[in-house]
Amino acid sequence: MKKSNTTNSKPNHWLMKTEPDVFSIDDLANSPNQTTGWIGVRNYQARNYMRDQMRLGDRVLVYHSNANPSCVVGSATVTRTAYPDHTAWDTTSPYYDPKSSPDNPRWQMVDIQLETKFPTPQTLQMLREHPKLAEMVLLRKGMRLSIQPVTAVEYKFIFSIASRIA
DNA sequence: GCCAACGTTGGC
DNA sequence: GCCAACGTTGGC
Repeated sequence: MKKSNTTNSKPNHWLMKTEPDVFSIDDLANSPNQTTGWIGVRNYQARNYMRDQMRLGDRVLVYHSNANPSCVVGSATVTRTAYPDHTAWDTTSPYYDPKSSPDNPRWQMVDIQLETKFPTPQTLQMLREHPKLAEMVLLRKGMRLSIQPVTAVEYKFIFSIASRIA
């Protein structure tokens, strides 16, 4: 059997940042089919994760950045793999990039569907308290990447504590 | 609003 | 390819 990521049925785990003033977990909940295209990623590393590694059914932690406080607020699943981000060639979009075009799209997006809005969002401060999460990418100094890999252990742990009713 | 830590751009 | 200047992110 050929080794290939595309035939591996085990989902990957991710964390995706969004500024709640721009698009919040409630906006996702209120979206048609609770699904949205993840427009506006303009960072190559984040794009490459989407383009090269995100698969249908991958699990996503949704994180509110630039918030009071910033926290993991919910979970979602990938329901469509990477496709061109049309906002890049929309001159009226805040995400417009003149170097992208329909013929030669530079940026990609995926679709995600809400799974859970957590009853107990986990703030950065709360996450830092757990030794289990010591190596988490989100908690590393200077880490700005808007799409990050999360280990299965980290994902399950955060899902578990955020699901508890406080 | 501050500013550290990144990422990108562009002259050379 | 180097790297200074500039722009952005995002916690605080």
